[in-house]
Amino acid sequence: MAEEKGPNFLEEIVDRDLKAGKYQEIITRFPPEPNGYLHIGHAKSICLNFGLAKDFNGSTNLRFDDTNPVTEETEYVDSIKYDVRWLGFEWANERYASDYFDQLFEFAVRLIEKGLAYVDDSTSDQIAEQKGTPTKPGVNGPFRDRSVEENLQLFSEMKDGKYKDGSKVLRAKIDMAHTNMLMRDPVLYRIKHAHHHRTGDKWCVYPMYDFAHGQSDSIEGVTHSICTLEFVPHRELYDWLINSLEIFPSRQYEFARLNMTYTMMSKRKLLQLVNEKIVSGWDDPRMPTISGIRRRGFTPESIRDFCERIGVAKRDNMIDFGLLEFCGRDHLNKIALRRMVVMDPIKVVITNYPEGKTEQLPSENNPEDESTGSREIPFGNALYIERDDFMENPPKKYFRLSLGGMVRLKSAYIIKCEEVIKDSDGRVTELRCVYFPESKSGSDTSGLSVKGVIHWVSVAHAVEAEVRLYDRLFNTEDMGAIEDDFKNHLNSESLKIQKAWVEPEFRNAKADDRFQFMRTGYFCLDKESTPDKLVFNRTVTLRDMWAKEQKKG
RNA sequence: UGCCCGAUGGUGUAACUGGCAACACGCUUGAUUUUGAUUCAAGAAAGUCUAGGUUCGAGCCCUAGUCGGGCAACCA
Repeated sequence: MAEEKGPNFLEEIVDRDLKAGKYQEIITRFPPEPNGYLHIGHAKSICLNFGLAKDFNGSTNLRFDDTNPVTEETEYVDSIKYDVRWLGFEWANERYASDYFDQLFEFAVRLIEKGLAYVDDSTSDQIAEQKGTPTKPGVNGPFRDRSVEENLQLFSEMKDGKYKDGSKVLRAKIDMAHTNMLMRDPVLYRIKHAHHHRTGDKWCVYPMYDFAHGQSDSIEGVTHSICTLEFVPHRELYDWLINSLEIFPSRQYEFARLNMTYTMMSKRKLLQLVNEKIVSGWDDPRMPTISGIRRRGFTPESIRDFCERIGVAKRDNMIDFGLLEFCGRDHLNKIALRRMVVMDPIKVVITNYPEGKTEQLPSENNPEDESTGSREIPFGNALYIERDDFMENPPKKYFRLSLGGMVRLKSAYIIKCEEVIKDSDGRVTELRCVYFPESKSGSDTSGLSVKGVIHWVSVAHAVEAEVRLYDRLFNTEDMGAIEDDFKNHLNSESLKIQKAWVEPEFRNAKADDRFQFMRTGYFCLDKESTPDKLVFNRTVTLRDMWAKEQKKG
């Protein structure tokens, strides 16, 4: 796990508030809108909100911000709850903004009575026009000075379904010339004759974000309402509403959202990838969604570690995708079971090993964890090794198998290649080798020393499987900065499906097992895997100094 | 031509709140290794956006700029 860091600015604020006796106990909330699946950026927010409460002995509510019935669905609610729990967090209360619709309506009435809100019959275009621009003040509309009585009646009629969608809105009465656009009489309620995933057809008026979020925070006694930077200008309105309503003063604090190289976080665009079948679903292992990352094989521990390492601040950031990979490897190294898998085979025949003979050779399951013990691997005279692990004419620093050269077969014997057999195209089809019986792993008396160790699998015992090799979904580093269609930036090589030959021990593989295919990468079983057809997802490759060395040329 | 945020090695985050700029990822080199993994050791890399000011002393405070981001949905 990450080293101790100094406190982030939010921890400082909470610490200060607690020490000053401002609160007995802090309450935070994680407030997703159930209109899509959670992604790694949400994981940052989850770790922050739940982590902060945990560290300071407070509590966290899970609250769905479900104020827009046309985009929200129960499927999303379920996936969000599953993801939060998978990450290792438990909420004190499961709440919905829609739980508060009655109360919120009451708040709106209160505002009208105080002369701080009015019903506006203008069209959205007219409202936008009256609003002005950031550099030009807005102007008052013709409905701004209706009487309290008239507003009360109209708002009540809005609720009763007397008006069509879009024909009227309730707006706060603040200041059309305010330098903050959000304070220019923001819309509080709009009419939507739509079915809501929880309240059904009870309502045809729904509160806007600004009139639901802060009020929900207040109702729940949330002390520290933490959101991302784009809500900074909303804070003034957040406070205005709380003050006008004279309700519990929750406070809003903002942090910079997560950006990651080669990654697109926009929910709308992720939905598009799903709808247009560019990916297999929200949980496609290439997706930055929590469900995708989970299916890819990352552990919740590694995601939490990642969120810890990236830190929390207010400046825009761009996290290297490599950091997530590092966190993935760091944990997987400790828990993954080592296995031998050959993905691009060359057949090796050991000419001095008796045909038909089989030996069972023990090999440790995880050198990082003695308690995982070892397994037996069958060895015979015909093996597969990786095509990459042989070169007829190797460069100086190559220390795998070459013609006339020696390598050790992991957990088995040292072999020497004596003959290369090729097809008519010159492609190597078979290597004929001899082995040294006295070089057996664990009881090597051969006196031979070789630099290279390679993995292998017995032809007679190998099990065929499918491996899915993933790479970044996009090949543009900063997907937030593109101006053209994001589909122009898709990486055509983000998924490669291959056959592989795996050791027979995999017959005992379980869904949650994590594996290290020795010398290649970390893998897990995909949900589509069956006992008859094993399917593996590559979570992340191993670090590869040799590949780096080769690139240098 | 407004208002609001922000600015520290390549990246991210720190700096006991005014006292020799640190940690992690990445990078380089070496050791160990029956995974070119892991582990271990060493190293390169910023003088803190700029210019002034306050101070014995400024990354931290003040002033003015510069640059980057956000704000004109009946989305959240």
